[in-house]
Amino acid sequence: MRERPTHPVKPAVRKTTLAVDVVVLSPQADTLAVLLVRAAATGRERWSLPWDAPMSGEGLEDAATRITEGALGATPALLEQVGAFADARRHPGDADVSVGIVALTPQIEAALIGGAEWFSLAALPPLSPRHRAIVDRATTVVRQRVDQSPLAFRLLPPTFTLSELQAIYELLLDRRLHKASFRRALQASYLVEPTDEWRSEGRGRPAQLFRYAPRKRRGTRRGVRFDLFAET
Amino acid sequence: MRERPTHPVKPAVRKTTLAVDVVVLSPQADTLAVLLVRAAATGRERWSLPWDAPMSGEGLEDAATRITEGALGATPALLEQVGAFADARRHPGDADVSVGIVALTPQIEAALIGGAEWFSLAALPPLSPRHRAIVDRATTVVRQRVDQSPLAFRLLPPTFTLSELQAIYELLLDRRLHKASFRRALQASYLVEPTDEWRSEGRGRPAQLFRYAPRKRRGTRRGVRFDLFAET
DNA sequence: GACATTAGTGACCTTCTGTTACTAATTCGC
DNA sequence: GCGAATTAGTAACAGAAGGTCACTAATGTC
Repeated sequence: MRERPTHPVKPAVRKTTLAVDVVVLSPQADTLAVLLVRAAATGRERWSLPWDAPMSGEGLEDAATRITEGALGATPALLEQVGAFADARRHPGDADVSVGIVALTPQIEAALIGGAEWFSLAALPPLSPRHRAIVDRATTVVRQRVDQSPLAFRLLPPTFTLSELQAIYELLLDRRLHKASFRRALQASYLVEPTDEWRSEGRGRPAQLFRYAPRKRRGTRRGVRFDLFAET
Repeated sequence: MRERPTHPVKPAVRKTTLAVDVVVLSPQADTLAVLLVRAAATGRERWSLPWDAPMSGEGLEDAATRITEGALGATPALLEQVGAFADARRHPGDADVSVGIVALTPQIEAALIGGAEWFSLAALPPLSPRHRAIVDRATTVVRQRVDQSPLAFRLLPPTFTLSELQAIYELLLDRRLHKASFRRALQASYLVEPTDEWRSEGRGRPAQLFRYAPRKRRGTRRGVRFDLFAET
């Protein structure tokens, strides 16, 4: 049993303002970077996540695609919801509810639109409190799902070297991996297939190019993991 | 590059109706069960998830707690967002946007409120299309996070036997586990500690009771997993 | 007291994983 | 041209983790 809730019982809210806030992530210069746009002059901060209200009849993911295209100049390779935020933290458009969506894209040469710029995750400018929370949540979600979903491949072009793939995993997991172990596990996963192309990257031996091509796997369901269990 | 979006460019929606829809899960009679309430007479279906609009100033999780209490008669042990739904699928209250939240609770003897009833996940009555999607997503999310988060312990009372714990994992993962492997992995995880109580369950040897008591673990960060990678 | 039933553990063997150390193919400096 | 530096890729060993079987332990049922 429990005390009555502490908030006063007011009538349920009938109408709210809704925003879709997008965390566009891409590897840039050996770090993970977020795409930010110049914030409206009325806000306190000079930068914000790209965001907008959905159009009438537009789904959340459709809105996120549109918003991303409006800043990145290209379509993101993968979208994933990271959560809804309806607490008191300030939003640049004062939306009551934000749906946070993370968008992944490889490094592309398309020109950014409307003064958007990449910022390293490690060196973000001040953001509105809600945007800051969405970015934090997005990176957490991406790191949690990196081995259940082919997120890493969405940050790379269609063909890539295994060293590039390993570097992406190291960015996402934020720790170094051993080359031999990484490749052996990748081999066992049947997720990539080699192409017959090789790429010479300046010095050193040329690397073979691979593509993401997941194949059926022998159903090797493993036991329970009891992983970190970090409390949220 | 890409074609213009197919939806007509209408002004962004300024006001929407928001619902919090709760999937209350609990083990009941050897299956996972969902708590449903009798739907308003105006809807097509006879049952629905418990839901409501948030009160003014009320956070999403607070609303979910209140909604759960209004049907379960007790406070849920754990809440987790499973996603926002804003597509055209019909909601019983015609909300534009639903935030789906899963609530976990152990089997309790408190009386359900207002004609709420448990339904096995395997035998749900017809639900509105959006509620059906939220239930499916909730079970997917719970199964995905079961080894990164102490979900299983929230479906059990404070003390429990290892056989009960294993049964919960088998419900959540939907497959049998080997007793010796399960216990060895649990031992290595330092997640439970024995109490000095034993419980005799009718026939068979009495089982020792344990409690959830996660301890610091030697930082055994493991390599990349490349798990199932089931495409959404 | 024999038997069924559930709890709990020891031991074996296979698979997985971390690590070291090697070979291979290229560029750079001279 | 040629050795050093650099990056790619692999073999092989050792130890850890995980699947399985077989056993012991403690209770209720007949």
